[in-house]
Amino acid sequence: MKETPRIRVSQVNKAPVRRDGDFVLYWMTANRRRQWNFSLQRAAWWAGELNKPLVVVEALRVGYRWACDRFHRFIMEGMADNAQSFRNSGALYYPYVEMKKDEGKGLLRALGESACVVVTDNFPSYFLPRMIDAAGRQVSSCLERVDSNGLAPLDSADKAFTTAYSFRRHLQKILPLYLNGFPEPDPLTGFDLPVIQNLPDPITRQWPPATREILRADSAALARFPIDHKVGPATMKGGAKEARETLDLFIGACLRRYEERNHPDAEVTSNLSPYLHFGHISSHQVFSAVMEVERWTPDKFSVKADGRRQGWWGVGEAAESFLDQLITWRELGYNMCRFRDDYDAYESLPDWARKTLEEHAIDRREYRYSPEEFENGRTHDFLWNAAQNQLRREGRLHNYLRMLWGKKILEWTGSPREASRVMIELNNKYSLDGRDPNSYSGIFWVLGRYDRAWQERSIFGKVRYMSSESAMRKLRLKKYLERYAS
DNA sequence: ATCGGCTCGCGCAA
DNA sequence: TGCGCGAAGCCGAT
Repeated sequence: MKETPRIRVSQVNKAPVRRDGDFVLYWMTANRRRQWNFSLQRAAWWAGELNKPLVVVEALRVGYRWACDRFHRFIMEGMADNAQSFRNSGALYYPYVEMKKDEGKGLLRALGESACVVVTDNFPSYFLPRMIDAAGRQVSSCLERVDSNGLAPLDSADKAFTTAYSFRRHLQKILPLYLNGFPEPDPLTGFDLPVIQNLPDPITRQWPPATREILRADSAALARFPIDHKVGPATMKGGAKEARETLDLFIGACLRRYEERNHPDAEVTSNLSPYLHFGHISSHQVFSAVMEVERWTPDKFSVKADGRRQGWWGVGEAAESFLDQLITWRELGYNMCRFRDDYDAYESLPDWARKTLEEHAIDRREYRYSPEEFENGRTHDFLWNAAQNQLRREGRLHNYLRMLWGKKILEWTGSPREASRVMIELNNKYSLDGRDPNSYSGIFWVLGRYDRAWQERSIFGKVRYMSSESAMRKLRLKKYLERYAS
């Protein structure tokens, strides 16, 4: 079994590894996949070291904020995929789905009693950091968390970066150290260890595994959960299998036209962010697949760390642009959440942005909308309404329009603080990729994070302005509007 | 159609 | 200390 780079592993509590435990436990919370997964790789390595069975528990509870049919179905589709792909893998896969609030309480503690060591995922936003801390207090065996988030380990930086430019320069310096240390495509290859048929009786009685009927996640199954049923299932299907198909489709048909990504009608964006968010696919796998068609080898990596966006990897322009999204921008968001607990607060904005927004706090707002008017797409602006309709109905929002969407919320609410609250609520409630570090990057970019000052104007101050009129002028939107305007 | 100005912070060169 | 540069901005001049 291959080792996981030390920089990605940290111990959460002080308990020692218990050599006389019954199994090694992987508590899967963020990297919900069998493949390209450093956490699973670490757990499999421990199982090999200790010659013990490996148990993978993937849990879904009902009490998390914004729990709804949309996210529940997406996650359970992923669990059904995982149940399939762990079959005959040598590891026991145990999907646990909580049916009533707090029924799942105590499962991790109970598992920890018989585990040699518990490995879990390190994810830097939403409730997961707090959950991992709490787990460290509950688990009596050694608890490790593993960072499988990006090409650069979270701990390869020592501060929160404030511009994409400086973060890109940082990546250009440090990434060569990590390009040879990717996770194994299949960490269970050749896995030949003691097998465990099931968890101990008291555990399976109190916390029975999810049935196939539940994991089917059809409307009858979803109706049984005490979650928000008004946010209906998304059009995209969850799971590692669908994620790989989405990746193949993107590389086969869209990547070469990626320069057109800002035009909604071109439909060339990757649609990978929900899968990346729930861990149904790994950025290492996406990177490898892109580089394979680009026939890239590490020697094409630019030696100079100048922060430039193009000519860094030494591949085509379209691929360079996509990699900048996948790596620079995605990992910049993770970097922020890793180093700042206030990543979701107005106070985290750079000084110049807060200063200028506050100077314009008293400016007259020509339009003001309530949270409900925003939510239901009832503004005077039909392009904005279309974007909100797409978000509410499908759980996704086109990349470019997402920025415009936020800029208008800033313009049409009473204060920037209120705008940040409206954006966070709508985005986290409806978007499949909400609650992700990148959601917060997008929302706070609207208010000046990672950006520079521009010509001063009403309400926005020196924060970059955007308008639906110019979007209408320069983007191809006909099909998009037909689909979402009403 | 294209370009400079607007304006701030970073990191490197000097 | 100066300089070049930056996720998609707007505006007016040429």
